[in-house]
Amino acid sequence: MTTRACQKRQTRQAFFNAILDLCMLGQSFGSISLRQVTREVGVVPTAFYRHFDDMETLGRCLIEEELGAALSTLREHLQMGRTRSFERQIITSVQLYFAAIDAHPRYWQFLVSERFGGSESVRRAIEAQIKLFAQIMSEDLGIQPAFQHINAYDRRLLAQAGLNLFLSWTMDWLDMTYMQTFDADNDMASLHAKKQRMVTNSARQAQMLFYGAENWRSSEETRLDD
Amino acid sequence: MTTRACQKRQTRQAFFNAILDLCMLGQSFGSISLRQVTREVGVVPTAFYRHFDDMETLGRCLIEEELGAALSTLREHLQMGRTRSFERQIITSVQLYFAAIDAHPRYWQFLVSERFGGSESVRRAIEAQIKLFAQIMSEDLGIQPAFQHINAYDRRLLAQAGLNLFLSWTMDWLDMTYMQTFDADNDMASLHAKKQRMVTNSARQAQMLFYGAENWRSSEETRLDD
DNA sequence: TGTACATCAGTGAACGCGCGTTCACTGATGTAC
DNA sequence: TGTACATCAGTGAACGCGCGTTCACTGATGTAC
Repeated sequence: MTTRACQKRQTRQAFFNAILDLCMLGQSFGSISLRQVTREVGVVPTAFYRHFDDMETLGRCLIEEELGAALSTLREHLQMGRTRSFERQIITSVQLYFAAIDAHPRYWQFLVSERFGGSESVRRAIEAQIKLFAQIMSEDLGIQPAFQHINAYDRRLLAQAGLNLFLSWTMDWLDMTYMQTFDADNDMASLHAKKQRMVTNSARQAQMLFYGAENWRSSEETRLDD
Repeated sequence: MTTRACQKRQTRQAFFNAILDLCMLGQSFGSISLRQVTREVGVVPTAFYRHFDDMETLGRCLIEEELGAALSTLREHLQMGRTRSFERQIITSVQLYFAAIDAHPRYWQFLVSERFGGSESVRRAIEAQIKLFAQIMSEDLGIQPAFQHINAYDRRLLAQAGLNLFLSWTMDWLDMTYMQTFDADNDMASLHAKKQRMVTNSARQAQMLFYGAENWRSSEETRLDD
């Protein structure tokens, strides 16, 4: 690749980083201005148009290029049904999930806070990533002996429910780590204890769901009232 | 109450309505300007300050006054553990939940999309409402015979997991109803069929969780790896 | 009930500022010969 | 390898516009006597 193309790519990356940093500081994507993001990158506002048509496009590319990569890494790490015993597997997966958040906190912050946020095209791009992730997750569940008896359709539902449960923990976890309330009683040790408690609670919630799935019969009727 | 105080209250309500309407049209709260909301209400920008200090305050009041009322209505309707058999109860609750969304779609759209959104004080106000709701829900679960064997702590975890599961369906449900893709194949009948399918799927996810809880032993250990 | 004064929700002009977008440009990098 | 031209990421001035907030105001409603 030529020097120029390489530098252009770097600037493009810098735009993604700028958005993630600004969102990490508490702004929603929809309230970030074009000028603000170029200021963060360190280029003149007009330079923006060398890379993206508008902010909407920047958001979509950020998700497809950056977040997609982050999620596929997590997918490889999780491998829900591959190793260990069943109950150990649940706890390990929950721990791996929180470790993934700590590894790339900005991605998860962006994913969760923009999932139902203002920009429709960003929302759709995120939903596509989540759907893909749920698909892979449900295939992994199929390998786990505890879920052999569940049909593909219900396994898909289980994966979706599980993923939504995982995602619902994310913001609390991030707040815990990055809310800088520097009280005397909010030191490193107590933060670690709080995190441990949250991992335990989350794992118990996951266990309730997946133990329920273990006892689930796909023949189970779900007839609606009238 | 005096005529004046009554009219002031009406204008205040109009501000809440304006925000909800604008958010329903796909804007995030953080990207709505003060002038935009006064334009929607039909008053001059400066009139805003007769009611709120700033947008942040407006957002917080909207949640505490409006959303709080909506949630307490739903709480009364749900009464998770009060009537019917166990499995019927789950399906009925899911149906009641979606009915509650259809009754006040704007509230739920705002709640879900701002839950992890940009404004921290709005986020905190929403989280307080959700926490309160989970608390009441866990008390209701305690009444249901199927959950008598679960201790209060785990019941709380179950209520939180259930509520998060419910909330994760909300945006899909709203999109289904209000995304105006006027295709030929997207008519009333097919919309109704899609909704029925979603209710069934959601109920099955809820069943997996709550059946799991039924088999849950609170003595269950959740020991973390190292 | 009638009058005189106080309150205060909403008005309208004005301000300085950051916004998105346009345009012609610069000068380093890339390419053809 | 050296030269002459093309490309194009980033520049900088300029534009019209909507923004939040200030201020002195108006006139209907409320209150005291």
